[in-house]
Amino acid sequence: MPESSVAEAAAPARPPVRLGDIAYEKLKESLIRGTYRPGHKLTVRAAADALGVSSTPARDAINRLVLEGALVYTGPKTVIVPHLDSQILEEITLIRLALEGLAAERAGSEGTQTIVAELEAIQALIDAALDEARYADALWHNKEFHFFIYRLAGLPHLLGMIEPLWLRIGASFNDLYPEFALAKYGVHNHRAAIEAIGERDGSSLRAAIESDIRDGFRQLKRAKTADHQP
Amino acid sequence: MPESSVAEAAAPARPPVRLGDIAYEKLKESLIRGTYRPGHKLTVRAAADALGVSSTPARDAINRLVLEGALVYTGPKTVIVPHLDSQILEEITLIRLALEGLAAERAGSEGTQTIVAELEAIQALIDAALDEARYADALWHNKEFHFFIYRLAGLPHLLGMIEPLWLRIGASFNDLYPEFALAKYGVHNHRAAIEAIGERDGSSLRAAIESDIRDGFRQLKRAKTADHQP
DNA sequence: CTGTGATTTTTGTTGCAACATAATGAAGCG
DNA sequence: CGCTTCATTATGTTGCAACAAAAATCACAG
Repeated sequence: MPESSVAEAAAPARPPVRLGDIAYEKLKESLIRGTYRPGHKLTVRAAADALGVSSTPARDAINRLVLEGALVYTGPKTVIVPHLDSQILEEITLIRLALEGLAAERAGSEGTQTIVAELEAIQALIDAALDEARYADALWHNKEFHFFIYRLAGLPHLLGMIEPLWLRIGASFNDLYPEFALAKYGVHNHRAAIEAIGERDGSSLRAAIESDIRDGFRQLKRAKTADHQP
Repeated sequence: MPESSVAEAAAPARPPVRLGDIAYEKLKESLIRGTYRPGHKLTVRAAADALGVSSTPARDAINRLVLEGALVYTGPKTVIVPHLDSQILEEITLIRLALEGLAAERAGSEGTQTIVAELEAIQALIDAALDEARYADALWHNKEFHFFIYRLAGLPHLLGMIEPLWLRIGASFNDLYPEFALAKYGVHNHRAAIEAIGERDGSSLRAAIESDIRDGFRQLKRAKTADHQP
């Protein structure tokens, strides 16, 4: 996945590979994949053991995740995977609309033929994953689809602010109903997005992305309210 | 200041007071106050000595600041106070317009008489500080003015995303020309903002805030280009 | 069976030493 | 005189043990 160019644009000098970074990435992955259910308690020592590192990098990783909101304190010595609070979900969605809308609008004017082709390739992966009921993969490619567009905006700091938002909803997202989260609403908006990019129409692209975000929000909210104690 | 309700809505449980937090706050303060000029190199051990703590909390604080973009890596073992890169400034401004615009719009409908009075009190502090050439204070109260409004939106996570943006530009901001940064443009936009809040007009409030941000951006950019080697 | 208090266990934080590695400066070469 | 190479210094990261504090557990009274 050649996303290094963007990363370099964001940070001209690359930080060294720290063990704590690896721990962070692994934990993040686990969170996105839904390995830990909401409410699960995280401990430094357990994470350290699980990741095969000492407590220092594990602590770094957990603290970073807490800072990003992917984990929350419930007590001075307790961090858990947060529950999907509907109020927070609404706020995140609001922020996503503002930030990802901005990124989409900016990305709109960067459309080329190759970019359209790449997006269609990703969309094909989503469709295939959906057809074959590999919902986790579909979710993953969905994320790729969005971030591929956002990267076009050429605003690396903006990108760096959007990513934690996905992590935040992703943790609870994957836990609840991954099997139908993406199936119904994604396709149409993505088609519209690809079309808008082909026409280099930033406004339409923004509209498509915002529509996608809103539809996802409704889906999530419905799943959430339907889930009052599993 | 009864803002605890908002803080609790954001984080129901308070993390314990860690030494690293204190170190972070102190460093942040130094950064905002312009104690370290852009380009200054930060080291863990030096910070630890300066703050009277061991290396672990100092490292935590520096890493956190790096994560927020208030410090940057220039090499695997070198973190410095970032220079005010005009490209980054533009991107930050773009993000600020989106995020602070959203907060302002939301805050608009929350206007009351007491709120107008409070804002006018803060504005009076700004004016007084300006008159008496206490520019650092003026800058500080300016920040209070903005965040008082943003808090009204009742979106604590949004607030948490806006703050690091101020820290980021603040570091270089205070370093360059603090003496005339605020004097010329702030008053008019703030007046408009207060008026909009009084009328509970979210759109106008957003416009006033956006105008303020844009004016500040121009001011900053001019100072930056005028400053090619001090 | 429930609520309460003490006891035990668990846990985060901190300080510190060891290690690997990058920055720095000096010397040598073109 | 400028550039490269190498040795020295300085620095970030890591692992770990000690400590204080919170959470979990359990016993016991009502």
